[in-house]
Amino acid sequence: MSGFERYHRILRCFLHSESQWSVKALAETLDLPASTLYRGIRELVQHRFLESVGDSSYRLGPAFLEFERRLRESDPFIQSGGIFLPSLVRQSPIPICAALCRLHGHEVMCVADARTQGFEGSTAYERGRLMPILYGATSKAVLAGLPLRRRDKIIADAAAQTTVDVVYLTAQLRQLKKQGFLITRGEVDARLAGVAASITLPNDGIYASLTLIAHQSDLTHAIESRLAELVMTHASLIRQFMA
Amino acid sequence: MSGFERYHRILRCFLHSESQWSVKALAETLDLPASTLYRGIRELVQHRFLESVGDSSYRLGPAFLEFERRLRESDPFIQSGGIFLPSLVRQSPIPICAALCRLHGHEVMCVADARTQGFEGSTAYERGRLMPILYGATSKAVLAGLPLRRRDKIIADAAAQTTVDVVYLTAQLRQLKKQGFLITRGEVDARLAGVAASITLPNDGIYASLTLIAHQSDLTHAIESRLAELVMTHASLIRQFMA
DNA sequence: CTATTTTTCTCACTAAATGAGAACATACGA
DNA sequence: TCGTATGTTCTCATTTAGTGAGAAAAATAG
Repeated sequence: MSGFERYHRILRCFLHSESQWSVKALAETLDLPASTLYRGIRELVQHRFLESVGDSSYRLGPAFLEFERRLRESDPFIQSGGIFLPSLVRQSPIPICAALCRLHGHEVMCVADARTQGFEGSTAYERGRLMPILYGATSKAVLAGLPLRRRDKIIADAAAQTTVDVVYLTAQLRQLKKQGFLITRGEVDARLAGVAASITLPNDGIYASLTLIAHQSDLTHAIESRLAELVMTHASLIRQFMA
Repeated sequence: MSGFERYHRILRCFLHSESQWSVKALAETLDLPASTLYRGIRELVQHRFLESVGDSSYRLGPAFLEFERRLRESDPFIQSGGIFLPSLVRQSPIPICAALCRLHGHEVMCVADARTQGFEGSTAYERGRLMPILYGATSKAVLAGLPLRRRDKIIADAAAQTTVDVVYLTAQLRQLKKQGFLITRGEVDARLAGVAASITLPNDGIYASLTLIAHQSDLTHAIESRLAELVMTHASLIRQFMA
């Protein structure tokens, strides 16, 4: 084990499954001796990436709040979420959640979100959440905005791991570019539908999308049109804000 | 240089002053050769703690969003902020900001916040923000809930670095314990005032406070009383929720 | 296509991480 | 109060990794 990976292996444990770990449990999971682990954990605690929770176990520490805040306040794209999403969801005729998602490497992550008071949805579209790369309007709108070479590489890599109808996907992307938005139903959460538009800013290296998520049961043709209109106008506002 | 500090030195640069750094600037600031830095940065980029921004500079990466989200969803104390703060600010007669802050080591950090639409305040009371330990209602309410020994140690350590009237501070803490809340005016931001109550959960090792921040110009005696009432009832609600 | 900048690589050298076990610290119950 | 169990740090011989100057390669600009 070497370099940052040494620390990241420990931190990763806290992302998945349990949010609190005893040293003993970590030692079994990572197959490392306690003495080595205690050293790594102590360093992470000193730098606030972990914190001790009393009953001889550990959890993620306040450093993540501090760094995340810095990211939030310094990243203009995340800021645009804070500026435009609240007023966007207020204009919706039905309860919705709005999510701004961005490509990082080969993964799409939600970087800002807002929801109407009535929208008691899942936390699937919440800042910090990773999206499935080939499913849902969100990721498809990101893919649609990508340079062809990069898009194909991502699709090929991802398709190797899951079973996806690439022909259908390509058709959806074509449709998205043509009409400016895409509606998908039940692809991520069976009860929900997404209406998404691309936000591509090649100069900043940002490939992203804006998605409105609503309960399928709330949707009518008229409402779908309204949401499509909202998502396109606001995607445009965000593009202008970033330029 | 050794261990995690090697990486933390790099990351710290992004917290203060600039949010984007070129390798050249980092090399000068940290007094390290470029080859060493490139290695460290590459590791941090691979693990998404940094990301490249095209014009040969770097910024904080999406890993912080991911870890912060995990913290937010798994920490019951932060959750209690999400549950109680929105309804709390809605009950205020004037525009306010509500902040839930917690002691981590020798520092007080805001871990959750909410504000009324009309409150166009600073971001001084925002999740992830560190508070001055000896100024303001927020930190004083945290100190007031601390076991005496720990309180005295923190005050002594912090007072050595700034000039503080410890006698006055002690009097304020006494008053806070007696009446259940404390009002300070202009201690953190000259235009603002804070009304705070302690939230102490020794079983969880949580020493914290709830603060309402308002513009001093909006305050009357009647409103102060109302805010004091709100802050005490909600601090109590959060205590119960955590138990 | 060339010049310049950014990034990675190489390698001799230095320094740090590892892990087993002992030692220390702490909490708990008798 | 005293053991006892558990959690945490320490020690040290050994293995492994980090360092930095400069060369080389890649990417970018002119």
